[in-house]
Amino acid sequence: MTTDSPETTWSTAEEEIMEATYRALLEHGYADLSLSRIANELDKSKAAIYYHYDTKDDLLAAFLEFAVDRFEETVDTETGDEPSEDLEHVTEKLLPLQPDAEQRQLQAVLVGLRSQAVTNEVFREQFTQIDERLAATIRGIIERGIDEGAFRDVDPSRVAEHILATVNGAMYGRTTTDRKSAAAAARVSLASYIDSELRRRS
Amino acid sequence: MTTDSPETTWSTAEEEIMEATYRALLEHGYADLSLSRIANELDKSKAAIYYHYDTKDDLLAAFLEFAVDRFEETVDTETGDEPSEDLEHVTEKLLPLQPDAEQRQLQAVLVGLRSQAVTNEVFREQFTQIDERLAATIRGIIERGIDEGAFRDVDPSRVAEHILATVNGAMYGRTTTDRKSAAAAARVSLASYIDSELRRRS
DNA sequence: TGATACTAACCGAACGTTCAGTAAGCAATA
DNA sequence: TATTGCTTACTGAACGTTCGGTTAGTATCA
Repeated sequence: MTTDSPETTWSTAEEEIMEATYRALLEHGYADLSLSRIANELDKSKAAIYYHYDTKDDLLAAFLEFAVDRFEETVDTETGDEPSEDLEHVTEKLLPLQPDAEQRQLQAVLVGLRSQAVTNEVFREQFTQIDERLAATIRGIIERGIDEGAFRDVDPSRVAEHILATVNGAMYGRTTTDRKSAAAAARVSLASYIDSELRRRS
Repeated sequence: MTTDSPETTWSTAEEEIMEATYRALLEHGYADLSLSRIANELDKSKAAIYYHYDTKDDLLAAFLEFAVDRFEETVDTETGDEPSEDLEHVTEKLLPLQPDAEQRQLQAVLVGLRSQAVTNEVFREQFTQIDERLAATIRGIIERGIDEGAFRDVDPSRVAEHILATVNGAMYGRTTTDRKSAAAAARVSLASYIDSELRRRS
């Protein structure tokens, strides 16, 4: 179920800049992200960054790709036997019941970037594609489930959007509030919905 | 089902500043929000703002309250007869099938503010409270539905978190992507879930 | 006349960006 | 094998602009 995307390659220098940007974003957030702060994290001069990128906007565009790649790596999912298991697998990837520090950090960075999509077209296009790909993956699993007779004859597109919205919303809540158990509760309820509403009654 | 919150009052001058901040945020986004830009929208000098607010942070804290008040006004919901109708009513308020310009703008501003909750504690507390109140409202409707025998005996808290996450996620997607019909699809699927999974089978 | 609600002018710091210069390394030539 | 020429990857200083914030002064009105 892997939807392939171009995958840019990075020189070591560029990768170090991306990594430094990542750390600066984590510490200060997008609104307070400056080249000085990135340079600090990088342990090189501001001008060193300009040797590799023409403008701050260029750097940010590159970083957006970097972060999106990193996100889609973690989601990339093998296909199993049971469609309902595939669905659980993909929701666990997107919204782990117990996310580790790395997953939480990546989500925090992505939420910061994504909010820029409200005013910035380049960002909005990227996140449109991300959601499009995720929805397609989920839709594919549901379609397979219906074909195989494991799922009832629901509208795959609608249910896929429902699942994606729930997963996105729970993740959003998890990174922007202190409501610790809310995301997990949403996921559990979603799982029981999938099980009882989608799975064909025996 | 109105959960009351303090409701600050604003002088006309303060309200004009809040309104100007609102417009500046809409145009430039949180990351590029400056006092000069607010003053521009206000048609007064920067120092005029400092007459009413000590620091930019003070102004932002006040604006956060202003925006949250405005949001909760639009959500405030009368209670009807049927719990399932109440649930539809509250989801329509939170995620209108055809949002008007004002609703879209307010959501855009809130998404911008909310992303700051990742790094800023004051913001995170506010959005924690918002979600807490919304979850409580939804949970209350479900509990009433179970009591009255209209709903099956589900875990009200879990289902409430599910609904809230879906609604939040769909709204988030709506304001940060170009996937025009996705939010509506999620809401329709959610409604059919509520109808068939929650409502007691006849 | 004193409080209220401002404006104009300004401050130092930080911003994104540019520039001149340079150390290290490599490839070709003498 | 030493010299020359050129590239890569930087540094540090400086540019003009904008930032959040201040200060001194002023018009309005009770």
